[in-house]
Amino acid sequence: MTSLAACLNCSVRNRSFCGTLDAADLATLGGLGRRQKLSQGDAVLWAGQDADICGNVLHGALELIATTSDGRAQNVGALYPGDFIGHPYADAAAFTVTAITESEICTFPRAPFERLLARDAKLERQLLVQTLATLDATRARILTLTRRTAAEKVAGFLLEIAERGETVRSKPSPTGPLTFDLPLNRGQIADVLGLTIETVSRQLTKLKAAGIIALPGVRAVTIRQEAALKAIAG
Amino acid sequence: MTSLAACLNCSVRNRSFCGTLDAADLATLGGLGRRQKLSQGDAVLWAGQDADICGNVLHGALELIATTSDGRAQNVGALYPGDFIGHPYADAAAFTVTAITESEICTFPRAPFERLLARDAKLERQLLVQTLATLDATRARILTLTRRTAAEKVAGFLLEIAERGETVRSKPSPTGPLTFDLPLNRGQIADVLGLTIETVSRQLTKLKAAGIIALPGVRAVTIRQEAALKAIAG
DNA sequence: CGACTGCTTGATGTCTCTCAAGGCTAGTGG
DNA sequence: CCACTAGCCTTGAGAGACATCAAGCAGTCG
Repeated sequence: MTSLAACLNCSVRNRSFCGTLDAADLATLGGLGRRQKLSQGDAVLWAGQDADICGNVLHGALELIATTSDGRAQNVGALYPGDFIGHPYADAAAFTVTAITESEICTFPRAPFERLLARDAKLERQLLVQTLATLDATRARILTLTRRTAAEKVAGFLLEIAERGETVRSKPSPTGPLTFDLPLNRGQIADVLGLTIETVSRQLTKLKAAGIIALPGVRAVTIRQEAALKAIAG
Repeated sequence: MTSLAACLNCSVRNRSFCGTLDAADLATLGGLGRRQKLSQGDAVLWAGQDADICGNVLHGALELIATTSDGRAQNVGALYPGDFIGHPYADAAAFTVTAITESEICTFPRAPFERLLARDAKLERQLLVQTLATLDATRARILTLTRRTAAEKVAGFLLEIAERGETVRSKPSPTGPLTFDLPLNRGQIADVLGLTIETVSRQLTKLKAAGIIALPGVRAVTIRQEAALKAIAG
């Protein structure tokens, strides 16, 4: 159970569909919510199984995984703080949802959440608005995945993580080199970008050799020439 | 202006978000709707410009086009009968929407449509349900585009068009060979599948050589071995 | 008939995957 | 403190799939 105070102070309040609710509505929703910590690898929903919860990502990152008929698993999207988890009005989840990193989420049991949506048009409206935005973002991702080379994908990925700024280690000056940790290992990056581990590794090595980035640790990245990286990302 | 009778007899009534409305609600919505025929290449919305209309595809096919920073255009999705066009609550359209084939759509001016959504919770609910379904389908498309070979893509595309059954020419018996016309030319197919024209052509030739399909005309396709085609599609 | 458009086919190149081996790092236990 | 192991990462060689470049073919329309 999440208290009203917890909702009001929620870190994703201004990014999530619950952000525009007034205190009364928020209290109702908060009454359903349950905060839950996830370790890396923990699953929240399973493709094909009953999608019994909905929720919000508070911090960390989760991924959507589709499984092909021949058993291969493939990442089809990532969920970051403020993103909505689950599928109201659907009996079965379309994708498996797993924590990529340690994460915290706020979940609602699906049935009462649907009843609340039915009663509260404003909430449903916000969820619609957010879903439409997610749809646009997903379509934009198709552009990235189909017509970009490995170099473009990796460069774009580094910029994306850098901009999110959740794992920044140092940024000596506004124009100075930015150092941060990658929240994903090579295999996970490969999965997100639709590449193989080896190709990701080679592209990073190439960027390092060109002096555009430095790799002070396995997970750490320093962007030395942001303009060059942006040029490669396209 | 669309009459209530026209709405009740609408070919996509059971597939679109307006399908569950009762006569009264349908009359209100119909009062806003305007049927519109499109020739191939006609645009309905332009990326970055004011998204002043919403609507439904009645028949034909439209495509969503994203434009990269360097000016290349890329298909990021297709819209078929029953699919929703546009983006309520957004000022600008994220993608350009263009007719791939001759099409007919039913459009609503965005502002009054939004007011109607706000008044009619049932309508908004249906739009949310449909948008969530589209989001799932779009994510599934990511799987297709990233981890499938050209052969899998083309085979899957043929099955998809065949199942839609809009351009069926003949189907002598439930198990007999199905012949239909492709609604898209080779270039458009290539764009949708993230391939080149040549690769699409080669894959079709290969399927024909294997006896799995026949190509009685440039646009016509006969599926001779559906099971084999499904096996290739995966 | 000639030009045009869309499709097919061939030759070649390149990017990324696959397979394989080895290196680095952290943690474990002697 | 030093082997030892396991997991992750890097690097190399080779293969395969698809793109690119380049003709050539088949309808169609003036």
